[in-house]
Parts: sequence; structure tokens; C-alpha cells
Amino acid sequence: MSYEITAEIGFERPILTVDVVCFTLINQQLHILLLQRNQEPFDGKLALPGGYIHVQEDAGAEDAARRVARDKLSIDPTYLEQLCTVSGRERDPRGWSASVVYLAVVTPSRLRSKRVQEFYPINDDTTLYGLPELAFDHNDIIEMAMQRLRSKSIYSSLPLFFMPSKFTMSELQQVYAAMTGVRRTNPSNFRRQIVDQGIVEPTGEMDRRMVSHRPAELFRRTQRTLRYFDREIG
Amino acid sequence: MSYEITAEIGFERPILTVDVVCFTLINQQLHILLLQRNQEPFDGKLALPGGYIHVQEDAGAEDAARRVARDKLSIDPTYLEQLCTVSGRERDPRGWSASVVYLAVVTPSRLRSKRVQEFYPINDDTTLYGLPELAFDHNDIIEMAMQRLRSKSIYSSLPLFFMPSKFTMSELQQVYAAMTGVRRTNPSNFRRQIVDQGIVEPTGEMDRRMVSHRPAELFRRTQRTLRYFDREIG
DNA sequence: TAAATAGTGTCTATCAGACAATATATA
DNA sequence: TATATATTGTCTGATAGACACTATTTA
Repeated sequence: MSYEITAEIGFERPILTVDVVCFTLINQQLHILLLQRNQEPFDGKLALPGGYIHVQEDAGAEDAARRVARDKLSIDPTYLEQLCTVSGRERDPRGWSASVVYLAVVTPSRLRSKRVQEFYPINDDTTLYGLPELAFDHNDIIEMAMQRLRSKSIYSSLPLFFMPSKFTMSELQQVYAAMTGVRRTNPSNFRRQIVDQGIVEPTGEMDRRMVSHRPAELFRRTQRTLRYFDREIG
Repeated sequence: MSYEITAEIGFERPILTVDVVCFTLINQQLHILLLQRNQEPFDGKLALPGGYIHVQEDAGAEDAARRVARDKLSIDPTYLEQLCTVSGRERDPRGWSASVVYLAVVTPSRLRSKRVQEFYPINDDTTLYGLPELAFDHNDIIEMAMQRLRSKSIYSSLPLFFMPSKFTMSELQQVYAAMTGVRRTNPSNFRRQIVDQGIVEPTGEMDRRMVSHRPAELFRRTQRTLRYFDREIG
């Protein structure tokens, strides 16, 4: 059978890995999860979490990404999507490699406190977002992830996945502002826009954090948030 | 060195390929390039053009896609972008495999006449777009490609890449309509929208096809078309 | 001059952002 | 009651789509 011939001709198989760009929000600032490598190549350098595809274990690349998040990070992402695939001869000294990269968002409340210190703040105004030089082409990957994050924040409900289960409108507005870079000075227009989309609903509860002014109502994501998000935008 | 140990532990490497979803426009109808396979698996079935990564030859996956287009199809795509990566244990009977899929658009005038018969019409109203059952998961890939094509046609200048070097406004409008499914009844609003974007410019020439009414002016893509398109939208 | 599409100009409903006013908690 | 933010309501400039009108070619 000809596929045996193909196998005999035997194209050299490249390395195939997955990497996860995992974002969260700490003190209203965007953070990214990086791990220090403890082996060659790039021993000692910071890198995105990732790993080899396990052909016995993983049903697909997304499955592998979830396995990495679960086993290496003990994180269950609120949101996960394929970002892109990077590949080439030069990016990994071990040889021609490809990595399927996933963009993950995790609600801060889901994070174990140990995890928090592995998140590094994103500084939009600085070269490399204020991050050091990372292993492989991971700085480039982060650039792409940031672009995706920003553009999806503009016309989709992606920022909602950064929120805890209950939140106020002004908190949500701050997150949108942080994501898009646009400071929307006006709370009323923001509220109308969000409410009209039907992606949040009032819980009936009030924010009980003893502020010296009128307390805000608490909202939560609706079922529609996901469906709204699912329309193809790519 | 520890990476040698990694190599010794030796995760089984999956198969890595590229596939190209190549669209063109024939008689104002969207067509897709499919080839009949002449080897197992799926011998005799229609499939997207694709092939193995050649680690010696290809600088990266996009390079491999261009090589496939050039060598297998003798096509130089007007537009090429990474669509997604599909992967899994089941999609290829030869074993766990991943394929980096590229979406290509080629101007009809660039097609050799021999090529034209390998393009199959897309019928939006029919199951599987009126195409037969294809090899691998290629029907699923086409579904994704169509969604990307449609959504990008709405808010970007992608449809321009389907046009020949010179075209009239009404021709362009027909293409936009075919891509988005939206029939814009009004030519004047369409014209204003396109002109305001600055993505076309008048050639000064007239359409000389002896029609029994006022002839239309011919336009061409501007340099800005590409830049306009390049803003990240994903 | 009839017919058909090309191309220009204008009107209007809609909406995003600006702004004003009111509500309600604590200090 | 002063203060600060929450929340509601209104106004307005920009614009996408509707529509009317003029232009230009062949039959």
C-alpha cells in the first residue's frame, strides 16, 4: 500500500509542541503566566508554559493545551482558543519544530495563591511589554497574543472572562479600558452598551464594601455571554 | 546536556503537514481548489492540496504552503494567511497528525486554464456547500475557511483580492455581496464606503465592453489595500 | 429617443459619545 | 449635610442606508 511507501520514504518528522499564553488580571493590571525553564535549551530563561504532544494521551492539540494547564499549572482556563501555530528551523535548537499556541484567560479568583507569583505584569508602554527576553520565539508569540486580546476586546465580550463571578459596572469598565487601551470617560454610555448586548444581568445584590458613597449593583455573566462570543470573528 | 536526555526519552513525533484552502472566483461564483488523491489513505477521494513539511527545504509552515501552491498547483496566491491547525489521533489513519491550514485567495486572471477545472463551485445553500465528502477532516476545514472568509469580507478589504487588476464598482459590489451573503441593493452607498476607505483608485480608463448603457470607470487596488488589511482583526 | 446602468447629491433614522440631573451610601 | 460614586435621562453630531436625480452610452 502506497502509504507504507510514504512511510518508507520517511519525511523527517518535526518536533510538535503546544504552548499556552495564559492571561489574568491582578489588581486591575493584565498579567501573563511565565515559568522559569530548568533544562536546555534556554535553561534558566523565562518561557511560556508548554510541552510535547503526547500521542497516547492527547486527543488533539487543544486537549494537550488543557493537559498542560491542568498538570503543569493546576489551572482550569475560563476561556481557551487557538491563537496560531509558529514553526521553523531556527526557533528551537533541537531542530525543526512547530508549536500550536493557545490563548487562555483565567479568572483571578480561580488562581491558587502559589500561582499568582508566576504571573508577570504586562506594561503596554514598554518594549517587550516590560518582560525580559524569553526562551524560543516566545516574545513574538506574546506580541501576537496581545494583538488578538486587544482586538477581540473591542468587538466581543472577551473581557468578561477576566471578571470574578460577581462584579460592578465600574469594575467591568476598568477592565475593558485596560484591555483596549481606550479610556472611556463616560460610565453611562458604557453601561448602556453592555446592557444592550445582554451579556450581563443584575444579581440583585449590592457591593457591600463600605465605601463612602452609593454602593454599586453586582452583575454576573449571562448564558448569552458565551453564545454572543461564539459568533465567528476571526 | 538535558536536551539530549529529552531526545532519548523521545516522545513519538506526530505527522506534520500543511493544507491549503485556495479560493477563487469564476463567473462571479466562489470556487475552491480540490485535487483527487491517487494514493492511500482516501485513495480516489477529493481533498485539499497539501503535503508534508520538508524540514530541509521549508523555512516554516507558511513556506511549505507556498511551496505546495507553487510546485503542486503552479499558483502564486494573491493572498495567504494561516487559518488554523487541526490535529488529532483519528483524522489520519496513518497516526496522530497535525496539519497547519492556510487560506489562500487567487485572482482568477492568474490561473492557468488547466487549473480552472480543478476548482469546484461553492453552493452556500447546500449541505457541505454542495461538495462531496472529502478526505480526512477536509469538509470541517472548509467550513472554518468559509466562516473566516465571510467574516473578514464584512469588515476588511479581503474581497479585493478576488478581483482582476482592473474592475468596475458594480463588479466589486457583486463580489462583496457574494462573499458576505448580504445583497446591498444600493450602489451609491457601496461606492462611498469603498472610496472613503481609500482602498481603490480610478485608472482613468473606461470599461470598453460595448454595453448598451453608460460605461463604467475602471478601478484598481491601491497600495493602501494591503496596509488597510494588515491591521490585526483576528 | 428609449433603455439601462453609471454616478452624484440629499434626506433621515439610528447611534455613539457628551453632558446634565438625580440617587444613595458613608463620614 | 458634604462627598463621592452609582444610575438614569437627554442632547447632539456623525453616519449608514434609503431615495431621488442626473449622466452617458448603445440600440
